[in-house]
Amino acid sequence: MLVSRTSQYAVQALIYMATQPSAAPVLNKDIASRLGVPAPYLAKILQSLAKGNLLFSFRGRLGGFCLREGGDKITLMQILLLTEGPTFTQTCLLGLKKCSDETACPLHFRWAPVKKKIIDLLEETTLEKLAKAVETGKYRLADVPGNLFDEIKA
Amino acid sequence: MLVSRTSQYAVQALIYMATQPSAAPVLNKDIASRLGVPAPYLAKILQSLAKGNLLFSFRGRLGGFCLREGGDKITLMQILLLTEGPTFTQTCLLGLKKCSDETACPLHFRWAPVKKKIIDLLEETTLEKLAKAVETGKYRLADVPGNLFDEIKA
DNA sequence: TCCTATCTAGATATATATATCTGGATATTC
DNA sequence: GAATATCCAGATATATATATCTAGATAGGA
Repeated sequence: MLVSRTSQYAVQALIYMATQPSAAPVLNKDIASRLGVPAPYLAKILQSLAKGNLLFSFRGRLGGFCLREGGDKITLMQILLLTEGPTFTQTCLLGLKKCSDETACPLHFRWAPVKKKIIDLLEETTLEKLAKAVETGKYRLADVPGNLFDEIKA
Repeated sequence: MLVSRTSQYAVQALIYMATQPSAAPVLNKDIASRLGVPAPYLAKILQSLAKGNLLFSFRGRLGGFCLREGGDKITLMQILLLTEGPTFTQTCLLGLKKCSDETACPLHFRWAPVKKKIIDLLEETTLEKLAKAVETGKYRLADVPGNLFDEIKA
């Protein structure tokens, strides 16, 4: 497992929001149903993303969640730093608490260039790019393609 | 988290075994104490590695664990396929159950080359290489450098 | 003002990974 | 054969991640 389920839900949700018109807030339950993900759990994740300033939340009728202004430019790295914790790029593959250039595990220097590729990818991949990819219709955001009821309504 | 703690313990233990003279079996409790890892848990892991034919086990007095013949050539990939499960290289970053070139998530093709780097590393990195690195004394296998008692005895 | 729909916060429940315990099987030594 | 040291297998315990529940706060509309 590369990242937690929480992170996966977070990224999926944010990509979905980036594909939606930014005027109206998006409802937690709509995101959850679109992604086929448990709504109460997703709500918790969206709350923490809001606390992390990746999105705005509005209560009451007509409430919901919006990407912050310029949210298109949010990178995967920014999301994962929130959901996986601020040290997730620094963890040692072997699990050592201390593993740096000075005091390294035997994998450290072999892993370093690969890790750099991962970090580069996470930093250069924005919600905008991913949302555009989804909008072409060639890529899937979720396993189940929404529930039938939603599809018929739309 | 890139791999589970179980996988980390497994790799650490196997590297350690590769640094030991292959004649005599290595004891679970010695590995555990050297790595600073819970012995009963490590025992379970070693058992599964033995079932996966990465090492031999011997019961009774003078028992213990040995790398199988040619065990030096075991790769990280072989280990992780056992400890993470046979599909761990195929899992989708976003968590989709189905994510292949035909039916892909929006990250699929961006992730593919990075994933290839990871797989290449895992497949080309053998216990032999890692053991040699450790034997130079420049690299650490564990956080705690064995317990003092062991060091004094040695 | 009242009703409804949303997010919010904290408590609770469930599943999974991690860790431990217990009794037994096996092999060596005496 | 008895004593000891190891691995083995299954049951149990604990910690963490995942998921749900409940009551409340907020905002809009009738």
